[in-house]
Amino acid sequence: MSKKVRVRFAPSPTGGLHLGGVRTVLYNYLFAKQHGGDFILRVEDTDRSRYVEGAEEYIVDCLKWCGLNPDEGPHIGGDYAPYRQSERKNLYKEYAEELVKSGHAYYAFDTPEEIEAMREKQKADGKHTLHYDHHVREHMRNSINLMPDETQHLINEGTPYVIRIKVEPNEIICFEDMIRGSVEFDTENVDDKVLLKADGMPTYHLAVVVDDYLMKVTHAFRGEEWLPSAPVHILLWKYLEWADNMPKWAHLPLILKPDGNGKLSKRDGDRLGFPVFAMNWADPKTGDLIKGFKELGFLPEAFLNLLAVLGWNDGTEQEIYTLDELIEKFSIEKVHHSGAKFDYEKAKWFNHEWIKRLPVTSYQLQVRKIFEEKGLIISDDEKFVKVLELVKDRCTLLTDFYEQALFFFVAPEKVNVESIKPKWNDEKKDFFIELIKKWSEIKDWQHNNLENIFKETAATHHLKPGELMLPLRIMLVGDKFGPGVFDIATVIEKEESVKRILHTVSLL
RNA sequence: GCCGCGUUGGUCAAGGGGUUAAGACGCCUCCCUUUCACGGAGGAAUCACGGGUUCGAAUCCCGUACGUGGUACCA
Repeated sequence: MSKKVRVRFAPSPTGGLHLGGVRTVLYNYLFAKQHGGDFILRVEDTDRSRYVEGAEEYIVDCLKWCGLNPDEGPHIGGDYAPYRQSERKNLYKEYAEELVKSGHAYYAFDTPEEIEAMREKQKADGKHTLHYDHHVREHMRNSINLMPDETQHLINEGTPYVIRIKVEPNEIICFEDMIRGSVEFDTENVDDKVLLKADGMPTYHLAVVVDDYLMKVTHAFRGEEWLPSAPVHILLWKYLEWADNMPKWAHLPLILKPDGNGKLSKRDGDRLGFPVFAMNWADPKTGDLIKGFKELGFLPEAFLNLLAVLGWNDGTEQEIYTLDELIEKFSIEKVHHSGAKFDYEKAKWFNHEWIKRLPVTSYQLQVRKIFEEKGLIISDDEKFVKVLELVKDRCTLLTDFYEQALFFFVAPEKVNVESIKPKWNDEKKDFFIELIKKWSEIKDWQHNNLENIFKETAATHHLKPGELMLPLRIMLVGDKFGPGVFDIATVIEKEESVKRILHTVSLL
C-alpha cells in the first residue's frame, strides 16, 4: 500500500511572494490534487532578523487569490500543528542533541572572528574551498577536540554554541531527482553545516528534515537553488535513521531575468516595468509599495496558466489550461531542467486570452473595482456587462477596460476634432444636423434602425457613408478606437448620442 | 577558485539516431474590419563550439566555451 501523497510549500515570511514562489506552490498543488493528496503550508520563520510583519498573512492572501488553498497550515491548523517553525523551536533542539549523541553532530563554540580567521588561513594556504569541514574541524573549538567535561563546562557557563553536522569524507551521495534523474555529490565537497543556531533556532537544513519527517511529507519540491544542499539533507535523513521515510525530491528550474543574467528579482520588475509579486506588497520596513499581478490587472486563471507553462510542457501544442486541466495533465517528470527567462509580453498574452474566453460576469466585479478606484461608480449593471462584452477583445489587462469602456458612461473629455477638420465641409455639417433630427424621431432605438437611417440620410446628401463613419466615431468616442459605431450608439442611448454629435459639430 | 545543474530562432519551447527541426510570444506582409482590436493567411529567424561513435548525430560519448545556482549561525 502506498502512502498518501503529502507535499508542502515552505516559504519564509520575509517579503512579497515572488513569481517563482507561486509556481512552486502551483506545482506542489497540482501534484497533490492529482494524487488525491494533501497540500501543506509551513512557515519557515526561523530567521528572526529577516522576519517581516504581515508577510505570512500576505502569503495566505496570495494563495487565496490564486485559488491554491492549503489543506493544512498556520491559518487553518491541521493534524501536524503547529505549522510555524518558530513555534516548534524546542523540537529541533532535541533532534540536534540526538545527533550529537549518536556522533553525527557536534557542539562548536567558535566565534565569528575565529571562523573568519580560519577562512583567511585557508585562503592563504591556497585552498579552493573555504569550508568548515573535516579538514579544519580538528583545529577548531568544538566538542570533537575538547574533553567532554570541558565541553560540558562551556555549555554550563553559557558560552554561545552551535551544533554542526559531522560530514564524513569520501562518501558518494547519490539520489534520484524526479526531474533531473540521478544526481551525485562527493561528501568531500560538503561542509559541516550548522544545524542549530546559537539562539536555539534550527537552520533550514535541520528544520526541513525534521518537519518533513514529522509532517509525513512524501514529495519535496523546491527551487533549484537547494540542489547543492541536498546531500546535507540526505545525510540527515540517514543519520536520524529515517531514510525509509525520505521524500522523493524534485528541484525546480529557476525563473530568470528577461534581459541580463541571474535569477529574477523584485528589482527587475521596477527596472523593466512588470510585476514579480503575485499581489501588491507594501514593505513595512522601507515603506515601498511593490505592484502585484493582481492589481495590475491579471486574472488568477491567466497568472496560474502562464506560470504553469513557464518550466513545464505536456508535449502537445496546448498552451491554455484551466486549473482542472493542469491537475489532470501536469507531470513533474516533464518539468524542464533549465531556467527560463521571464517574458512579460507572453505573460500579457495569456491574460488577453483569458479575458477573451472567460464570460465577463466572472471578472466584472474586479473591473468594477478598478473603475471605482478611478472615481467612476457604475449604477446600471446590465449596461456594464453589455459594455464589457463589447470591448473585451481589446483588453489585455483588466485595467485596460477603463479606457476602453469609459466613453460609454461619460462623454469624452477631449474630442479629436483635428482628425475631422481637414475633410470637414458644409455638406457634412448639414448631414449631421439632419441625422440628429432623424435619429431623434426614432421610436425603436436599435442598431439596424440607426444604421439604415444613417445610410439613407447619407444618400440624400450625396455623401458616401465611408466619409461619415470616422467623424461619427470621433463624435461619439472622442477618438479612433472602440467597437462598431452603431453598437456604441445603441448602448449610450438616443439622448446621449445626439448630445455628443451636436457638441462636436459646434466645435467644428 | 571549487562543487552542482544546464545549453534547440530574440523569448518560451516540441522532438531524444534518418523530420521540409512542430507550435506559441514578439516582429514584418497581406486579408477581413468604412476606427482600434479580434480573427484569418503568409514571412524572416534556431540545434553553442570542437572532437569522437555511427552508413547516418539536434539526438549518444568526451572535451571546451558560455549560462546559472551554491559555496552564511538566509531561506
